[in-house]
Amino acid sequence: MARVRKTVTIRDVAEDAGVSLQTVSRVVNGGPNVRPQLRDKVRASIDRLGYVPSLAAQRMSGSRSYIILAINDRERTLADWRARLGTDWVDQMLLGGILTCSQHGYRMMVELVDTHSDHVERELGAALSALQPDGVILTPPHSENRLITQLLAERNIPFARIGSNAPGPGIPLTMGDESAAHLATSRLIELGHRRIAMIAGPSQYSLSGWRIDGWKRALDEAGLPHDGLLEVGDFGYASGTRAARALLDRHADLTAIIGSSDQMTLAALEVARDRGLAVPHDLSLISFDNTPIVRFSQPPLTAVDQPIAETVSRAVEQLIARGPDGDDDAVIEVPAGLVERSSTAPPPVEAPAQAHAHAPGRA
Amino acid sequence: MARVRKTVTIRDVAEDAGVSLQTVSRVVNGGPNVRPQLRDKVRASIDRLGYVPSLAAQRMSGSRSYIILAINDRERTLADWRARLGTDWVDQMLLGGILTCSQHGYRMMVELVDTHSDHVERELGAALSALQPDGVILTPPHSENRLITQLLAERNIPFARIGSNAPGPGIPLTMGDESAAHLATSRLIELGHRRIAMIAGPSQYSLSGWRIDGWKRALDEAGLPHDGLLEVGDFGYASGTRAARALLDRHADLTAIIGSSDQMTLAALEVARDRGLAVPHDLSLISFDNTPIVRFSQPPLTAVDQPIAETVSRAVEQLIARGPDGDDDAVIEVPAGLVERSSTAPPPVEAPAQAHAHAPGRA
DNA sequence: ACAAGTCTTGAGAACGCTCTCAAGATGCGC
DNA sequence: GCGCATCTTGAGAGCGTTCTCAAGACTTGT
Repeated sequence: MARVRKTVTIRDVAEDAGVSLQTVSRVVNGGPNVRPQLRDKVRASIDRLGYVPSLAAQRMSGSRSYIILAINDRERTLADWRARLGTDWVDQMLLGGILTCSQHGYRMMVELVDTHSDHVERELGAALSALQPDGVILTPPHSENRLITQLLAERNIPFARIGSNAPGPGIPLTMGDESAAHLATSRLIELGHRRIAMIAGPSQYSLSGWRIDGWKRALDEAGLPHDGLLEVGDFGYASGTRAARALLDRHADLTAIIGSSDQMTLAALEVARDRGLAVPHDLSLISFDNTPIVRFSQPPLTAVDQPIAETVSRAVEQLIARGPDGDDDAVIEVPAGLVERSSTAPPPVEAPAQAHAHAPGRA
Repeated sequence: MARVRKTVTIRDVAEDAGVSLQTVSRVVNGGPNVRPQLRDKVRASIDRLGYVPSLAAQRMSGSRSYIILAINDRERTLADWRARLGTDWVDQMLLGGILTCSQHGYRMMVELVDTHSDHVERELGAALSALQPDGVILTPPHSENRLITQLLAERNIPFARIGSNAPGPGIPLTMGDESAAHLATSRLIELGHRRIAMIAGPSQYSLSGWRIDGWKRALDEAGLPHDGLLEVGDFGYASGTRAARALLDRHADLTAIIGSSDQMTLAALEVARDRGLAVPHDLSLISFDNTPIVRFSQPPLTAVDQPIAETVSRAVEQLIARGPDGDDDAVIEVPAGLVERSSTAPPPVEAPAQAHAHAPGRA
């Protein structure tokens, strides 16, 4: 029925140009020893016939696969995922990776793996065997998952560990969490805050610790206390609500909170609103991540801008450039910036007689 | 140096189980005629060795590629893309596609193509040759791009056209834009609104027209006017600002606006705030898309929930199920719902003497 | 002008899989 | 128990590419 369009193969080009397969292959791959005249002739044939090498065949004969694999959690339903959209790393990472891969003639594939169970090894192993990617990108918390990193190292597949600075196989990349937290805290101190709390992420993420470190360092440098000013969440909204309430209950004099994720900080914003605290006049808020949602909250949140897309982009470039070797384990740091929006201001003046510039919000 | 782990091939399994390659292949692919006893033996070997067929090799020998390709605009920088995150279709589509592909043993790849110029043909052609995908997913406005659909039809590659209901090659899927707009408008009428404006999307998107149709139909059914109540934007924030201002300038008695994208509606929200109009008490707003950002605006927006992820999911399933044939061109409609949040309310009572329930917002 | 190189080109095998086709094993009807 | 049909198994070719290696063409130095 349908006219089956025969794919143009290297053989067609060879015949058309009157040369051998090998010569065409050399031209395509920029091989070194081809007479210019012949090369042009072959190129003309390639253009005329619209030849493009088949990735599958290339892979078969031992060349690269031109595939970079990004590992992600499975066990999320569509609804789950929709709920996390715009909130999560996934999309930013995808876009950074896809764009950069595309620019280098690579493709990015996302592999969903059940990272929690010990199926990891089997599932990931299967994906690696099937796809034979030229590189793998790991994001937290997978970057520090032994099972995963060992499997990759064993198979001799180059991989990037984002959000990990431990020595060992794989290219470590970080986003300057410690300095970012230090910067955010310092900014609040500069504004006059003296009670600055933090809602941290879960401890199995190294970056949670780094952020706490930066916060503490800034506090210490200014001679400010941090006892009882730390709460731990799981990056999700509900945990942020819980943490913010606990902090506010405990410290009546709290004037600023740094949240370790946009979700948690947004939750803190909600808690503040519920308690009649105006942000930023009564309470300043700084968030971590700077995903799109914080631009549209009321007020828009000041946030540490985690350069996720850029970091993934760097990771891809590293993987492509290094190829199969790569014992260089210098940590690559893509620094985070602070985007000041409207959730930060000087703290309210302490004397109760002194009225605020405006009404304290709804009761 | 590094112990190069030899990949487990079908040959290894064959030797291990003491059978021929062909038998292993049959077991792997669920071939029909294998003695149960032998099959179990082969399966045991497969498990023991951890054999997984190489996709590249499978593809080479004429089988499927197990790849679904999603076409997207190139010509976006990382910054561009970050700005659109959480706002755009891309991520929702990606996630729906990736998840569904994964469930069926397929993979989704995103191909960035310069869809505007006439490079399309060359770029897309190259991608198709290189990847040889089993199916392609087109989103608006590519779904209606002749150059693209023709190329795909010519090559005999199954493809889905999301947001298109025109006859022709490819599986058409829509998201009930007409009824969704009708529903949204009816809801506003029900609340008592009589002046309901729409900020539509650009006309090269069929769905823009469908939404206008639904809006008009609801208005007509209620005997309400629509003259001068339509503005056209480009889905972007700036165009929403322009459109909202124009509408508000023109009609002092306007009490509701339907925006054809979250960005545009958020812009309208901002314009309302600037003019001292409280949402929803002075002005009701309904948005289209329901991307994550509208949950966190103040107030959260009532929105038509475009089931993008679900639609892409359906598209993937169709492509996988149909395989190479597919002359069934019945339009598949995944209906959109309306998520009511806090940007809709009855219109203010017309008599100027009647005070609102609260202050009219900042000047 | 001749030997010893370097460039250029091509022939053939190999990659891991599935397809086609033929041969052997097994079942059925009488 | 024999002939035929059906099941089961395997051998070999082929998919489109790159790799290895060898042969021929062209330099260069003397």
